[in-house]
Amino acid sequence: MESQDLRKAGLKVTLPRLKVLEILETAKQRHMSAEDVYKALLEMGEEIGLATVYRVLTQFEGAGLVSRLSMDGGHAVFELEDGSHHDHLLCVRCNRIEEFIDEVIEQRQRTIAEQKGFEMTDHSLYIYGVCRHCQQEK
Amino acid sequence: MESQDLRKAGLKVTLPRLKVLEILETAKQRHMSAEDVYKALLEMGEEIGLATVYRVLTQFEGAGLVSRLSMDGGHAVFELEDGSHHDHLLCVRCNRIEEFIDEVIEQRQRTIAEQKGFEMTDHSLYIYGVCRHCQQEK
DNA sequence: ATGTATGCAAAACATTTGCACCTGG
DNA sequence: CCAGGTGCAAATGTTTTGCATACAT
Repeated sequence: MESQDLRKAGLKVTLPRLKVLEILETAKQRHMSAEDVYKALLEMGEEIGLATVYRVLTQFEGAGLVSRLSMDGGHAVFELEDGSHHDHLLCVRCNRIEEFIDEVIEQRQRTIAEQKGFEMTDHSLYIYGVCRHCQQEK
Repeated sequence: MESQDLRKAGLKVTLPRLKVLEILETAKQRHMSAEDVYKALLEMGEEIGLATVYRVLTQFEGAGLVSRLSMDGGHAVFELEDGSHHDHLLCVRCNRIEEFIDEVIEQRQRTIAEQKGFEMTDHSLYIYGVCRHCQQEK
């Protein structure tokens, strides 16, 4: 019963919000742009405006229900927040996104921030490359 | 004689390109957006269009003369390429940008890419935080 | 001369916002 | 009922592009 999640986040349980959540939970791809979510809603027969999708995703981010990844090229994709911090590997050919966790890197980052006198609030790490699958097709 | 750099890069030596290069080399701030460069040119009395600044910076990036950092919010800043790979620390208060090099992280990234079957082509790491300077002012 | 570069204005893009209307609690 | 949510269209901010003109070699 996901309405609970919304209520807990201080958000009214509205149809657009429930539907966006549903898309994120059931989509084949874990990482979706606002546009992706919007298209999925249309395919599902829901009449929800793109502006609303943006607003809802931004609210979800604020509520900690999803996290936003800023891809370069200035567009963002969202993923359901599952509590575990992780970083991303991106295939430059097929745009596949994989996730990884590495405690050594996490620790080094904290050390570096400290050395530089920074109070670390966040960090983002993307590794770009050609994934296994794409390496095979020439 | 920076005209050499341009020629080597296969770019004609034109006034806009020389001036942009000059700005990048003499500016107080190492990291500049296209808009920053454009404003600096105006202050210098040069009549160069913003579109040209974008084109020139993109060509410089292709030629390996500068590198582009994608800040979130979908805008980019450029820095002169000095050959040394480094990552960045960003102050979320004053937008100051500091650089660091960490061989441990570099190595871990290679290992992770390999484990995941990726042929790594690049990576980007940003640590966000509050810099020493900003921590003092409450 | 001639293939590139440039300037300008318009287009493109992802995202945000103003506002009148609708809706959940 | 009423604060908050939504849809639409228009605005935004950054970057790109089309095209006629100007320039480097």
